[in-house]
Amino acid sequence: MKLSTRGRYGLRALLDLAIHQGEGPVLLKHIARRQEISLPYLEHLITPLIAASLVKSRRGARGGVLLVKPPSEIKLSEVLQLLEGSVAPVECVNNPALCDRSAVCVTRDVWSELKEAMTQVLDSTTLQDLVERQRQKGQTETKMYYI
Amino acid sequence: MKLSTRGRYGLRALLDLAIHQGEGPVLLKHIARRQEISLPYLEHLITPLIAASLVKSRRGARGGVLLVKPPSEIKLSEVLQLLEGSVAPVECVNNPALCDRSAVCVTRDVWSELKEAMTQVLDSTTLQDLVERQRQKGQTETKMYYI
DNA sequence: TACTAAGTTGAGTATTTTAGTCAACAATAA
DNA sequence: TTATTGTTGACTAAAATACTCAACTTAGTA
Repeated sequence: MKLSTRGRYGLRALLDLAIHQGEGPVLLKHIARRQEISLPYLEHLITPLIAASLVKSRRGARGGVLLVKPPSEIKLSEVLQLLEGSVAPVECVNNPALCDRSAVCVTRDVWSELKEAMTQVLDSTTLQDLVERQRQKGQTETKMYYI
Repeated sequence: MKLSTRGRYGLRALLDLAIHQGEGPVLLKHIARRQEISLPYLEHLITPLIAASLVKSRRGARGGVLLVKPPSEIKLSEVLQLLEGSVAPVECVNNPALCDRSAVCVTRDVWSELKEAMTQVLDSTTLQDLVERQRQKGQTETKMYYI
């Protein structure tokens, strides 16, 4: 039941972007450095977010990446779906046809409840919430990253 | 964020055991057949449950495995902990020292909330709950397995 | 028009995890 | 004492993960 680095790094990268985007396009290189993620790998992580129009990119000089929507309209459920796929602990929760037992399987019901519980958390938190929490929490630390 | 077969098969096996244990020790072979799990693999799955004294085993003729406690005293959180380890989506939730960022990392707070949400579901459901749901749900199907 | 600073894409790969199998062994009841 | 059952550990094939590398495209800038 562990998250892969895709979800972990990806959300950190997006939060970093949200924090810094007042200054215009943000360089992947800078996100990579601040978040300690290798640049080539970050490029791959950002791809599905661009494909889903959550982020847009500008190439060339003074380029970088930008959020398409304000952070307050970006739910974590959306982000995690793009980066990790469904949070369902087992695929049969999303697609009962995958297993003959689905109709009578009570363990499947448990996995379904787990998914619901997680979805509720992720649906009710936006990137903006994280930005605010970050500001409250790590004032000095965040300042340092700005320099 | 997927559960491995350890958690999925293991819980199914334990539920099967709970359903059938009125008849005395249950053969791993039978659980394996009913739940469509290979016997050698099931043997490995049952090991941590025996080590934790959730299940006891008897060798030799008329042997098999038995639950040590009544199903109503076995919380799913306990079972999953043994089979899969912590449900925390990231290890730093359990052990902040693993990452320098823990103190100021707000994504970590999110993972922590996810863990809480899951734990609440798993703490409030017992094996007995599953047995009852199974009885209600799949009367005919369960009967067939008895034959 | 170069030139350079970005992001894009796809191929390739080392490492780790998963999901098992196999075989020798140990205990116990008949 | 023998058949039955669980125990243990070594081993392995396959898949997923977490990257790296390199060639390419696009868009500003001199």
